[in-house]
This record gives sequence, C-alpha cells and structure tokens, in this order.
Amino acid sequence: MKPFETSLPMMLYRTLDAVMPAFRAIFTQFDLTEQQWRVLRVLWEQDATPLLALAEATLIQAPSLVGIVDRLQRNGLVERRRSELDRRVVRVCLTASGKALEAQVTPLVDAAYSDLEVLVADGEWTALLQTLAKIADRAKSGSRHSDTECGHAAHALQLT
Amino acid sequence: MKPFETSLPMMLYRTLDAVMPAFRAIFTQFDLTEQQWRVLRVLWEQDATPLLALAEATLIQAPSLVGIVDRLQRNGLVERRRSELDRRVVRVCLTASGKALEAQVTPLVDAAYSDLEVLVADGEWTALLQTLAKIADRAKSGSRHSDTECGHAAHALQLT
DNA sequence: TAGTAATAGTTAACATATTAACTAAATTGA
DNA sequence: TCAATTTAGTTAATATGTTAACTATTACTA
Repeated sequence: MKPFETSLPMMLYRTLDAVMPAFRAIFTQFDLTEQQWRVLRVLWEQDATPLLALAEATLIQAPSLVGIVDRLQRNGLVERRRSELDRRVVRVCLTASGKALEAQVTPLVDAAYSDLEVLVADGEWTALLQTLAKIADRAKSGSRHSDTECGHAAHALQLT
Repeated sequence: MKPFETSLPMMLYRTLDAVMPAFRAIFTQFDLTEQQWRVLRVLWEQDATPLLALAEATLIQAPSLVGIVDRLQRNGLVERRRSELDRRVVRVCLTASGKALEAQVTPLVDAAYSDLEVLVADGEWTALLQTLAKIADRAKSGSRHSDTECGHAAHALQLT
C-alpha cells in the first residue's frame, strides 16, 4: 500500500487547494466563479470559439460548460451565435461587458500569479511545469485506444 | 497576460485529467466514486476517524463529506458512531464489508499507480513531489492570517 | 441518393464543491 | 456558575463534475 498523502493525485489536489483560494478571492470581487473566469480567459484570447473547442481549451467537459455558458449569458457577459456554415456549431461570443471585464480582472490575476512564481526558484518552476506536461502527455496517450495515432510528441512538447 | 494553458493551475488540472481516469475505471468496478474511495483509503489506515479529521485527511470539505459518508453508509460500507467522551464528535467506522473491500481494491490501485511512476525517472518524480509540497506549504502559509503561528516548516517537510 | 454513421450541442440523473448559516455540545472567563 | 465563545457536525443554496442518452446536422458510402 502506497503512502497516499504524498501520492501524486493527492499532492496535485493539495497544491490546488493551497493555490486557488487567492485567485477565487479575486473572481468573487467580479461575481465570477473560477470556471466562468476560465471561459472568459479563453474568449479574451480567441473570441467566438465553438463550444466544444472551448471545452477543450478550458478543460471543462461539454455538459458542465453548457451550464456555465448559460449563467455567463444570463449575466450578460457572453452570447451564443449559431454558425451559418455548420448549423450544428454554437459559437460563444463576448458581449461588450464581457470584453470590458478583461481590463479589470487581468491585472489582479497576473499579480496573484506573480506572487506564486516567487515561491520557488525559476529552474524548479520550469522543471515542475515540464514534468507535469510530460506526465499528462504520457498518461493520456497510455490510456488512449490503440487505434489512435500513436507516437507521443503530438503537441510538439519541448521536454528537454 | 500570462500563457494560461501552461499556467500552474491549468497544468495541475490537466495532469489530474490525464491521470485520474485510470483510477476511476477501477473504482467504478466496485461501485465507488473517487471521493468515496478516498474516504475508505483513510479509514483503512485509521478506522473510526472523526468526521472533521477525515475531511482534512481526504482534502474533502466537511459539507461535501457529509453527503459522501451518507452514501457510503447507505451502501453499508461505513457507519457513524457518536463519541461518548465528546458528544459533538461523530466517528466514521468501517463495517465488515467496508473492511473486506480493501483487499479487493488495493491491488488494482497499486498496480495503476505503478504504471504512473514509470512515466518519469525516479529523480524527476521525487523532485516533482517535493516542489508540489513546497508550493502547497508556502502558498498556504502565505494566504494565512498573520495571527497564526508563522515560521514555515510547520510539518517538518524535508525539502531538499 | 437513400441510409447510416459521425459530429456539435444539449438534457438528464446523480455526486461533489463552495460558501454561509445553523444546531448542539463543550470551553472559557468574569 | 452562567453568559459568551468556540468547536463538531449538519443543512441550505447554488455551481460544477461525470456518465449516458438524446436531438439536430452534416458527412459518408453503398
């Protein structure tokens, strides 16, 4: 039986538990949840993203995303636009207030993130992100059906 | 504006997304959820744990834990016992079937975890866990009220 | 070109997360 | 010793996670 408290999943959860409250405190000021912010964060970079693409970019599964977009829409931050070319596609688009929010939230979030980066040395920080990327990539391809295109570096990850 | 897809929180979520499905597939075989397993995992090591202590050990907040224990109880895996010494305390105790489950689930989970450990070299694995512990510790003490006992190494973490 | 399979989005059912408020039992201190 | 606090657990309200099923389109193929 392995340790558990120091197992990888528990350490990932523990780190998130320690790190996220600072960000959530910011989101709350703007009446946003963490997931709502993640959606906006992607739209600010790429507006009018189709819902499934948004799900992939935010790491939020489609069924959850539907409700999140519903509430963002209800609060007047985004709107849905059915694509003309492919009528199955729903593009999620920022409203004026959705766009305006970026300038308000981003500075605070960036500052909180800077506070985070200071906690460990640059090299250790980089190593951490690379190891996480490596594990995520390899674990996912390991659990993938064998009929999928194999050969790991699918995303051209530069892992040293 | 920081990268986002490679921000620490997103990388943590991405890693969990990649790693957990293999474990959930095991839990499903025994009609357990991930959180229910976490509770059992702790009880197998320390039976009759008070609910709040269980919350801390599983990283599941008390209000969520109440429902999880409810369902474990409903399925006959645990039972609640009110403490005689302090009648506020509710101890969560394994039933016979709750105890019996350990021998069934543990080997499969351990095997899945071994598959995980193989993904990166030993040294990188250790460094990862240490960095996560360091960030979790420092981020938490950073967000703590200043009236709390300061001075970091509260848990005697051997970092490096 | 009809028939079938694949895709985008949604709904449904259940379990969990998050915050605030609330109850009962212990602890504290004037 | 009793009122004020604190602590353990729970409830309530809302938002999200997870899996399966379902609708509307589009693409594919015999």
